[in-house]
Amino acid sequence: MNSNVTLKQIAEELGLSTMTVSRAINNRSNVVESTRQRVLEAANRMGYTPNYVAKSLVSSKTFTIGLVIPEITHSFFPDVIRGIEDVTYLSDYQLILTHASEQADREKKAIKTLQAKRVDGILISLVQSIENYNLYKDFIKRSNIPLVFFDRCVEGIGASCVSTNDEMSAYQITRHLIGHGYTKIAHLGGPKKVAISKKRFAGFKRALKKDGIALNGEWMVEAGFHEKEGYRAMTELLKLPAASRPEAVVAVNDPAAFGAMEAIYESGLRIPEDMAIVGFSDDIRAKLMACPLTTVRQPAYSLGKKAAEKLFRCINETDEPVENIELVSELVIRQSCGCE
Amino acid sequence: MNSNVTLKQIAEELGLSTMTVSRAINNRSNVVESTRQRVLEAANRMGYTPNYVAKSLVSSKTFTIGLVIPEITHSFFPDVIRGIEDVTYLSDYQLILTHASEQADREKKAIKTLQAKRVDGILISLVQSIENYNLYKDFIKRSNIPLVFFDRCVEGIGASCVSTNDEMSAYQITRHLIGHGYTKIAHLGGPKKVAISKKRFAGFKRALKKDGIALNGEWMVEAGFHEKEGYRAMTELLKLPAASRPEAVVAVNDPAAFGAMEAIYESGLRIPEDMAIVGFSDDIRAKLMACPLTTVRQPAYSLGKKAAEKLFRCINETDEPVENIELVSELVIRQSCGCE
DNA sequence: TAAAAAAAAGTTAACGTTAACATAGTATGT
DNA sequence: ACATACTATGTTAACGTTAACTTTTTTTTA
Repeated sequence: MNSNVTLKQIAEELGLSTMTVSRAINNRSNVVESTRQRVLEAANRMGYTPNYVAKSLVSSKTFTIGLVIPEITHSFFPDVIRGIEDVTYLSDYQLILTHASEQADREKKAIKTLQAKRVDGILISLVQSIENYNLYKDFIKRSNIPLVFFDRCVEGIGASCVSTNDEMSAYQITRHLIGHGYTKIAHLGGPKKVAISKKRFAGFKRALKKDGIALNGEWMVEAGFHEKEGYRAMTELLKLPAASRPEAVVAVNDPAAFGAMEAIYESGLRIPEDMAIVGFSDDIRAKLMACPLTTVRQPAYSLGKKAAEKLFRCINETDEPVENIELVSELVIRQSCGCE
Repeated sequence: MNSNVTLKQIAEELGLSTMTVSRAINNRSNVVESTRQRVLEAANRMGYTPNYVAKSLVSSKTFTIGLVIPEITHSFFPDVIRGIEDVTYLSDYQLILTHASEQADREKKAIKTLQAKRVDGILISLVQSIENYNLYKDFIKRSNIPLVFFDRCVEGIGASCVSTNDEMSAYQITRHLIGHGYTKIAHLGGPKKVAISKKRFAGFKRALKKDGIALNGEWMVEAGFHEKEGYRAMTELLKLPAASRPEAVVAVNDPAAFGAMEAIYESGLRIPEDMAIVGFSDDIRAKLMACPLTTVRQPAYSLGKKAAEKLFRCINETDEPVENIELVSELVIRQSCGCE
């Protein structure tokens, strides 16, 4: 017997009604034990597999969560996914994974499809190049599918957000640098439009402000999230006459810091003696650098877990409130900041 | 208007039959343009989203592929997933991601669920601890859901496999080592039961055999896939009296090699002068080691792509043959083998 | 031992969509 | 002008399952 055996076929085989077979298989009451056994035996013999598609149609529940990831090779996200999966697994939910490849149109299409597939909820981390949030506002208002943002969020449009406290973490790591006595500190930022870039820059500024250190516009550069952009930006900074060069650098993330480090070495300077540097995200490579990179470790796994848990609460409780949940990142002190 | 608008509701709103509305929305023929416009306008106004669950029930097609991954934080798999996604995206298929966490029972449950969700096909890479393949044999024989193995495969049970030519790659990298003049070569293997371990070990053995180099049982150790297992195994090897120690090591993968390297350094030996070593998989850290690791780069992205393409052929063609597709890995020569 | 209650089974309709067939209306050709 | 052939629309049933109700059978109780 092959796969698409139905309840009806089992019922015919046994001379029962479909309903009795359904009850037997789903362990409902009002089925006498002998009948249940006959049904289970037949189901097994005939190779019955329940059809969740039909079940979903009846129950308007798919036990499926839509997951929208901007870039899966990003090393941060696989950890997040593991956190999400560990939660969904326990509740017997499945995950539909969509990968936006940092393209807004792919993200948009993903949402449309997930909606059509009638997922019970959506977990999404936005691509970088979002120009406006109308799509999301609309979705949150018009659809009745709960949605939770994680990591790359939009706050204030009616959906909960689970993110790391980037502003605070950037503040802390910058304060750590200042604690070493540096006052001439540059900032290699990410794309201006991206929320993460903004928050980290804000934390950086607040840290300087606390000691009344003035911002030097020349040292506040928009680099990007990748090695080569960090490299390019740092190379530019190093062209400044020695007297007006910074003595420490805060990079928007680790890859940017790696690029910058390469540029620093190439110009013949030492880290941290001539130029201290800190990153953000604790890339797996950070501790392997010639001078191990001081950085911020983001709790990827817990972030996924919290986001999934919040989503389940939104699915199961009728009046679950909108929340912005911030997780604490951990400072990972190594040597590039000047420690030891 | 909220989300669960149906064709019927649109039909009532416009005084049409459900069927005409269906035809209009799906761009079928036999709908006069004026009607189509009225329908589209109403659908848009009322916020209609097609219900793929219902569509699937009618068509017995879900446009969904089940993906079973043993360990998503493994860095190799996210690249594979990207390859898969790039293919499925083009055909408007969605991916249901299940994460087995290297647990056989989770994998088993995943397959059951994917079958119940009536996915159109399954892509699977096995967990390490599979004791017997009856589950898969049974599935392949009894279900009519096409299945393609990738990376961690079972050949010869009726499903196609897409993998890298591990035996050949292990042969080549070992030959490279022999080319440096080494003859006393140890092997740090993975778990004996895992196909990958077997193949890499086979390639290793074949490489030695070619030059008539005898295998030394003491040097053939079962380490494992992780740093600490490589560390432990290497530590054992280094306890041998200097005269009967190997002078080069082939590790089953990069993490095992990293662990071994740590053990080598701790014992005061130099790499590659006192002990050469090669790995497998080109981990992101391989090039950052104090002595950069010579290794094999696996074409993860193409592997995902090929696997997905093969699966689609199985789905769409009636008599697509069972194939074992082997991709070519690339030797990445750095310094740990003794080069330069 | 008959009535009442409980258990076991069956029947019908519904979930949202589409295939297949049926019908009404419109155009085409002679 | 009248059959012929399309075109536009409608009707019915089906996909596999379950909720809600109904009927039959068994058990309990007075």
